[in-house]
Amino acid sequence: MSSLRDAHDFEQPCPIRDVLDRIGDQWSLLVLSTLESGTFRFNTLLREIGDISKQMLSRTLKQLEQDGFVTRTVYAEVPPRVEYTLTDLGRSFLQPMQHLVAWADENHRTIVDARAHYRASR
Amino acid sequence: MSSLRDAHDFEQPCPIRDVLDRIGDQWSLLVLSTLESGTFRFNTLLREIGDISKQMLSRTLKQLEQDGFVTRTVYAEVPPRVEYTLTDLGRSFLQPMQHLVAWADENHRTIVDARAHYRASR
DNA sequence: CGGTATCCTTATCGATACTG
DNA sequence: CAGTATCGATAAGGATACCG
Repeated sequence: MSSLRDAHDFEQPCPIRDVLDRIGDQWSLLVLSTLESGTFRFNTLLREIGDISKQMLSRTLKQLEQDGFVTRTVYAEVPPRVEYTLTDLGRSFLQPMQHLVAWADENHRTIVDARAHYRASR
Repeated sequence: MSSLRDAHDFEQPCPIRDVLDRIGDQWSLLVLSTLESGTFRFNTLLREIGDISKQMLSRTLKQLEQDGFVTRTVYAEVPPRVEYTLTDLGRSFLQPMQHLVAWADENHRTIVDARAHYRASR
């Protein structure tokens, strides 16, 4: 296993950078966590998330599909039905993310306080 | 502890979003992991990381300082000496990140393969 | 229904010159 | 030495009209 520091390698594709690109964007993580509770159609997902535009949902799902986090299934019906669900990879990815969420919950106050203190000391 | 999904709350500052903003950018995580091995001066950090501009290093360090991940110490000397080091918060943050790095290492091949497969199926 | 294309705005990144 | 200011390039995000 490489450390965070070792991951800084310019000569070849970097695992942690690929992962960060996927969670660093605005919507990927939210889409993944929404899909955690089951299979969704496009417009259902749109309503479920609420404040995402169909443009961004479309882009995000396509990326997640490309990287193997999400499966897209098209049913040959009229009107068309398309369903999205997590792959094993997508599901397994949410495990390490739980650690991060837990950390964020535990330490958010410290961060907020640090910001307030910083501003106060200007 | 809130789930990823619960963290999607538009009405108030979101812990996980604050954290993602910090790791989603280009340099924060790399700076933090570099500082893991000790205390560094500005220009040393610049050389150590190698491909970061002083502009970006400056901005990144300031953000990390604001959020309480990093301590900035100025020594009243000529020429000036400024040292950066991790706070307890900064150090503790790297713990959950190790899970993510481990996951990235284990699953990077699957992601790369998924991308290749996706492109092949166009 | 499930998208894509278009266009626009904003945020991020980066090089470089300059400063205390 | 340790930055900040300025400027330009590029990418990300978003509203909306259109399409199969």
